[in-house]
Amino acid sequence: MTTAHERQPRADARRNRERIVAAAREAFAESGPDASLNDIARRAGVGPGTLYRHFPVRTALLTAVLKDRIDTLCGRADELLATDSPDDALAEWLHVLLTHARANQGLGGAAMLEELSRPDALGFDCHQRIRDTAERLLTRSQHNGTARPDLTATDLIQLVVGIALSTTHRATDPSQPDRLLALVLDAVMGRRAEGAGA
Amino acid sequence: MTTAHERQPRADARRNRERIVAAAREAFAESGPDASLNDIARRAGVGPGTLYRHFPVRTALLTAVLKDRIDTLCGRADELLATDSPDDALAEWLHVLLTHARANQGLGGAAMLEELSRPDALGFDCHQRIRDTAERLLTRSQHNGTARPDLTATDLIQLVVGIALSTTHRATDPSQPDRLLALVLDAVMGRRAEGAGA
DNA sequence: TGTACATCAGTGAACGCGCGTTCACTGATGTAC
DNA sequence: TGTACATCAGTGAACGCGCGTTCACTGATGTAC
Repeated sequence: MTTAHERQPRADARRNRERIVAAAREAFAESGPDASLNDIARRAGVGPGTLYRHFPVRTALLTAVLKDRIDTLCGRADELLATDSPDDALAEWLHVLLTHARANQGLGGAAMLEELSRPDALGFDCHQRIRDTAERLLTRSQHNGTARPDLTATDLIQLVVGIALSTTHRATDPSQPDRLLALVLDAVMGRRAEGAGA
Repeated sequence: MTTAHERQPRADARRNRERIVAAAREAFAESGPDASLNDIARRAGVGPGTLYRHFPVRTALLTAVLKDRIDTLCGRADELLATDSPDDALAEWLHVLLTHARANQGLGGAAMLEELSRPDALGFDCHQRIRDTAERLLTRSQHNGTARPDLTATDLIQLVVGIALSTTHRATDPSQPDRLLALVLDAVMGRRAEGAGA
């Protein structure tokens, strides 16, 4: 009962789309959001034209890659919101956020977030979604009396993204990201409680 | 009394070198450390060959640009080390560091720091110089009993660079960088004293 | 189930672009007299 | 001070490269019968 007789998408089209997204995920993780599109097509084993048929602009591809990550992030947030320790939930989620942001070079290097949030790219504004999710967790911890009340979700995210960006390159100390996050958590939570998180 | 009869550098050579560095400073600030070298030569009003004569590798140019900034930073640190409030000195210097890092896209995007610190580029390792400077200020504040003793200079710098990186793009909220830094300062200082800094 | 066909996805050579980099040549200038 | 010259800096066209992007063509496949 669709509006017209709409063909099913072709099997090879679906397959290629998935392969392109998978290749893009790899490439973005390796080279950041400026990764070569020709290279992505090559990795996916398709011609550049095929990539363009599926994703006419770079942003579309970035969005497709991020969609999964963001779904995961928000799903985890829902789980955590169901637990009964608002502070641990927030701390845990920020940890997950950091890991994801690092894997994707600062969640796309912020440049991407910028692009995406400007023209409200493809129906879902991922910046907004993350912000909303963070806000729900943060508010709960603030009502709990632990998280400092003058903190905004935007600032919190920006701090975590910053840690991700500054620790993405160079394999120096693998424990550094977590240590930095713990420090930030101290600033966020340390006002009233002593121990910060897990 | 030089080892051999060494010619003075030619006047136009000195002039061009300065113009190239000035153009590079602009370009790096605008486009980050990947700015086009041809474009820098164009801005400086010289041929690309001239740029290459002065700076055979990109790193050399980055180093030349950073040298000034770092000299300024370290000079400021010396002044601040002479004051009698270790905590204010540290806070103030981190503020200056943040400003500089932001002006230069996260002090060269960390990628540069990486490159520079690996082969100990051109006789002075700028990563190390900044680290040492930060350490002197941090140690003083720790001895003063204010800064948390478990904090390293490396982590502190990384946090500030992170803030710089995540707030370099997008002109959103101009007060955000300072607000984020204040938060970090709270984590750094807030253990014993209440007010953080200036 | 089998077949014909229209539709739409895939292809990949090709284009223009700007980049980094080179090099044979020109020209400016520091130095010796 | 003035001049000749050797030295070295400047020049910019040119090269090869990989990029993003296009498009005329080929080919796969979903659908109707």
